Amino acid sequence: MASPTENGTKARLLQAGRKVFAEHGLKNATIRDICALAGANVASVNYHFGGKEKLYVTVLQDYLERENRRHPRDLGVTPQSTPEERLRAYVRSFLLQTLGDGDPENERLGKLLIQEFIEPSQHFGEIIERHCRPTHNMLLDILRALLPDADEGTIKRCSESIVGQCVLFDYAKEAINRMHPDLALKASNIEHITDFIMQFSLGGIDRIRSAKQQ
Amino acid sequence: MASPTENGTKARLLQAGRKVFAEHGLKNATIRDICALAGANVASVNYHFGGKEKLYVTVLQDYLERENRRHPRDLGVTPQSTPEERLRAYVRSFLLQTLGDGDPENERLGKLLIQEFIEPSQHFGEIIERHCRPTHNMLLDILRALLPDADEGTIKRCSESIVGQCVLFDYAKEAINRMHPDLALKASNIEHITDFIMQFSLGGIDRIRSAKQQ
DNA sequence: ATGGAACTAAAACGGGCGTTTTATTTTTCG
DNA sequence: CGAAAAATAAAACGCCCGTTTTAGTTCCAT
Repeated sequence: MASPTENGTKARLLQAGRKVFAEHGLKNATIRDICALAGANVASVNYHFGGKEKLYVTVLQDYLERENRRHPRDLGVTPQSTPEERLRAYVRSFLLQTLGDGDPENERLGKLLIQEFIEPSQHFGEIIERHCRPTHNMLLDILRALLPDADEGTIKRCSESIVGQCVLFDYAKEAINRMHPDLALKASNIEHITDFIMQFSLGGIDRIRSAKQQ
Repeated sequence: MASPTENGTKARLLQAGRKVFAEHGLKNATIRDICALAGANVASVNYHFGGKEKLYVTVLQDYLERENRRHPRDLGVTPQSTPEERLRAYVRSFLLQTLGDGDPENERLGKLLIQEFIEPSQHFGEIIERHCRPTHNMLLDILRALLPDADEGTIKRCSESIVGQCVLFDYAKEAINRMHPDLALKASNIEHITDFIMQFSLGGIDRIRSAKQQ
């Protein structure tokens, strides 16, 4: 009977959906492409998932959960670690999730999330609350430890600066590849990039701290 | 006969194209919508522009040129200004272009550019070379002045950190609005945000400089 | 073995799309 | 003016899409 997530049509559809949605986005992907890739009938998506959009949101949520399991923001640290260590784990996790696992199928799946950010669907709210908000709160906690005397506005601004640096490698991946291919995020330089963002950010945070205190 | 860019069907189509493409993107926008908004026949886009995609790229290029004319990266500074002043003008221009001019029609037009970044069309290369590359080179020049002894790799990494901070307000506009609406980019706080990014970045650059020199 | 449920397959539906064709009106200019 | 050119309008074409329908198959408990 095979476990529900093994080789059945539904599992193959989900896998094909991952690939095709990642490649073409929600609107441009076609059920016919997905079914062809899955070796299934065009009606199967409706039968197993209830429609194209339902498959889409399933794929997206599944991707986010996997990614967070693979590269949690607090990998290798505890609440007792220094704020610097926790920040480094956070940045590193961000970049690792952006980089993907080398499988080109998953590599492009991040686009689905970007698409939601640019043109939110009706599921954006749930994604924010279930994924982004808790994750971002971890960063705010770290920054509160780094800037114990700062007001919340400053904390949030710092978090924006850090997230911005991380997110660029996802957002501008194609542009960086064309303009400065040596600067792109790769498995071989992810530690280097993490180090750089850490130095830059800690320098920025120090500057903010002294400006506030003076 | 009216100047070519006054009130003719072609001009109205371009204006309607701006609005509809901005609202729905290349694929989702329909020429029927565009023509209805322009008060023109469905065939008029093909007649005047040669097809939907041609109209799209016309709209996009036109938008970029306007935006760069309205908020050039070196507004109010000269090559003789201090690097800090030039960097501030650069960051401010970035944010002003992201913010738009208050006209909701133009405000959402930036999405077209973001879409190109996420899912490049065949015109992406031209956009990069004609718009992004020259603009980015200005930033690299500024950073070379700020870090005269740094290697090119460091210069580029710094530019990524700065661009990342600016781009976040475009990329994550919807998410920020939901999670921390007080932090969103608005006309009322654009100077404050510019100041913050400047301080954070100058702190980061200083840290990078001393790390390299030591 | 058999009846029913789960699943798969094939085909057609209904609608929206970009584009083309054809016809009509408006403009231009000798 | 009057004919050629430019511009608009109306209609139809042809394609692709998500979904539904209908029919057939497989599976499993009884």
